[in-house]
Amino acid sequence: MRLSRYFLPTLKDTPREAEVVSHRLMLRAGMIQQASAGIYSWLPLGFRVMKKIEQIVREEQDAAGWNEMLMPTIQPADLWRESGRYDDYGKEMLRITDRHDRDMLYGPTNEELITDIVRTHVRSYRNLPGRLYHIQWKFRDEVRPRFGVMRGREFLMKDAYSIDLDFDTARAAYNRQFVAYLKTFDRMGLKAIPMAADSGPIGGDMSHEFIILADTGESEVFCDRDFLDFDVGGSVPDYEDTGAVEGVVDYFTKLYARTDEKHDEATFEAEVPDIRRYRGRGIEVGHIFYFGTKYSEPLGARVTGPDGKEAVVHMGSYGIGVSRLVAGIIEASHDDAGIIWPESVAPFKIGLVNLKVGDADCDRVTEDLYAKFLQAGIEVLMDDSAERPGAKLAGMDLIGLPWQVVVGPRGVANGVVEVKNRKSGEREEMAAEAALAKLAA
RNA sequence: CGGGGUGUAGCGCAGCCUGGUAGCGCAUCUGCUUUGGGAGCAGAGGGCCGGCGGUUCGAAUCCGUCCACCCCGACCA
Repeated sequence: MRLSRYFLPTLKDTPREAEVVSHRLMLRAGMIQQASAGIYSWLPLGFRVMKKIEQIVREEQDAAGWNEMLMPTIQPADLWRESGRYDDYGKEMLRITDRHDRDMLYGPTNEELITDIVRTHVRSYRNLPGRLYHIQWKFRDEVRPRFGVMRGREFLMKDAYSIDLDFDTARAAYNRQFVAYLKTFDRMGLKAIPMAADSGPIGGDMSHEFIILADTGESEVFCDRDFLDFDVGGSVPDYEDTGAVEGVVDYFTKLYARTDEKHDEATFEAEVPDIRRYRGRGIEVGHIFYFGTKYSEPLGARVTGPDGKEAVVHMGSYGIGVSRLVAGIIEASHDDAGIIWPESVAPFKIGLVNLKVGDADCDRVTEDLYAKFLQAGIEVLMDDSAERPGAKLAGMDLIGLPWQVVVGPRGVANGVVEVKNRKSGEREEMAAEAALAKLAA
């Protein structure tokens, strides 16, 4: 992509309303624009990142055996009356009336809809287990939206649902999602710690929040320091091996890690040695839980079992805040100059900077590299603007692409370009061909 | 939902107390000079001073009211 043809309105100053670093950087890097409190337009750069995150989530859900689908944003109120949540949900739910004066709502979540689908089409245990997910916009009319897209009213969320005949298979589904989450966040370069969370009226130990540690986080968290440098790496087993999957879950849940609502100081001190006790704040990026028959019972989602008797299905739901992750990743990965994207979610892999547009040699070398990167299938953003060198370099640091290839008259005269790693700050001069070989690999 | 605060050019702000021709920096446009870390000089464009009502000869400024947004707390993916 040529910067001259790319809509990237970066700012030197920080808009006043932005308090936390991810919000500031997203505004400065031209990723989002606020439309209203907690509601944002996603500009091209921000949209690209969100799509990358969404795709990783999608791939891992598919790998874990879930089927992607899409449910609507606008839902009929009647379904929510059936589950009893229409009155319970309160003002957080955005209620709408259509032209026929029917009560509708902009969905804050999708349990009712999925349960409706299940009760319509799933009549026999032979149709189970059900493994469905979608990635869709939700709306919760938060009293006080804040921190940019971190706590918006409108947000993009992946929510998956499991439908099973009994508790054991439901637990297996839960475990698979648990492992899929470990892998998903790991691919984004995040350390997301699974923490025991409040499971609501169902009880039990089948509810975990995945938390990335950050001072700006909204949840107070307590965990064993051993979690701070755990490595998911090789611990993802074959999903079909139920025992191995359970083993991974056991491994990651045996150490103490709880959010404040489940935290128990006495247990914490008893189980975790003094020096390993970590107290801090975190951002919730995922939440999985088993809720049994909470919705299937009132909505009448039943199947005929192998014994010929009807049974109410067991369900679980598994959420990931996709739009929130964009901000979460920035909170976890930035410096004074700007964002530092992990390569897996970076909007472009390379920022190719022509320091002196109009200089025949610089133009030639830059254009040649640009064409070759494209040919190699590399995502590259070429700064072909007439800005000054300082402005270009500062702009590149701000938007945080993993690699910068800088073509300037000084280097070109010596037959070299500069390759800079955004994260380490390391710069290396090499021939253009060498840069191509290094980065197109 | 309680408490606090802010609305003036695209962005950041001054002016308001003490009413009298709407300003500064950045950005934008033109020209020249510059070209390896957010350039310099010269010029130009850009405003219903959040909305409505009031006081006054006269309101960005004083009064009332509504709206929007932000911050702190309580609540949430």
